[in-house]
Amino acid sequence: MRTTPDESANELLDVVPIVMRDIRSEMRSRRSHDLTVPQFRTLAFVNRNTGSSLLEVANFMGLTPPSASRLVDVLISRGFMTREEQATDRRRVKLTVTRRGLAVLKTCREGTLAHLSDKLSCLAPEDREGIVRAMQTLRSVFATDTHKRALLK
Amino acid sequence: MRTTPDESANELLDVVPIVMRDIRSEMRSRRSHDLTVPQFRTLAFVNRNTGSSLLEVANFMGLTPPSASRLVDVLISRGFMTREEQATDRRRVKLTVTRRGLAVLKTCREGTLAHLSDKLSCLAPEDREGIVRAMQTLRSVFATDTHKRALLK
DNA sequence: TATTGTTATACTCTATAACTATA
DNA sequence: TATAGTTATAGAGTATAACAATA
Repeated sequence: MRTTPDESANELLDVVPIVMRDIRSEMRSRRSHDLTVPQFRTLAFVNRNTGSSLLEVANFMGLTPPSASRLVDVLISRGFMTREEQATDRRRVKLTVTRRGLAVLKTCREGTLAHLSDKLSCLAPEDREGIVRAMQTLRSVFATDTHKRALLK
Repeated sequence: MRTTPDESANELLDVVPIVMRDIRSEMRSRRSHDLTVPQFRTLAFVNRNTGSSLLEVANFMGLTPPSASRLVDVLISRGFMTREEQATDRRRVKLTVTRRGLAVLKTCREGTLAHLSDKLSCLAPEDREGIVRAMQTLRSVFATDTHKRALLK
């Protein structure tokens, strides 16, 4: 198999949206507590980085600050997150996942993983291994938040 | 490496949204003519399946009929697609990509592929090959439109 | 009556522009 | 003046419910 960058790009463009749609519709289903994908990812990020600022969220999510602000608004209105001022710099915001938010995050992640696992369970172990390796490769190319907190401050 | 279904599911859930965001923001950029991902996929599907009905689009896209109808509205309003009645069954709609739609589709695809190719060009050939194989595996698990037209009629 | 599709309505995502508050 | 964040505004994606037209 001769694999040019263009050929692999083509496969990515074809398949990634298909998998993404599956993830989205599983998350929006009641089973997983009805989080959108952006809500889920934001919640997960803030949970891993308690006290993070709005710009850190925006940067991780690849969003403009207003978009991130709206996303956070929704999560707060649903009781999944809180927003406070940072003591050292009152312009900055300090985001925290609530206990309820953590519970929803957990349910959503578990539900989605169970769904995906089920779909992948019919594959040969070496195929799953190939998927894991490919994802790791893709993360190294596309991830925006490697050492993010170190870079931001 | 022991790769359980859950482990591969976890990687998918982590990485797919990251790649997806990259694709989306490239498409929304002016370089690629500002198509959304759903618009791009719909245009590509109708281009491959000239004269397809609304329900075929909805099915391929994984959308409800009203959502697909809206999506098509936007594409028509931008002059990228036309909607006619089918002669044999006047309830059915016959969708066709216009010349202009085809040009935009081509520009968008090429721009996005060039962008992705560039990102993937730093990888070792065997890593790209791993990506291609993983995408093919994932397509076999997640694709909804295999033999779709045969199934629908 | 069943099928194909649209309209009405409501939310969310996302962007740009303009603004406020703090440093 | 520069930075962090929000508000205003607008277009698009998506769903459910209700409807119209055709078979």
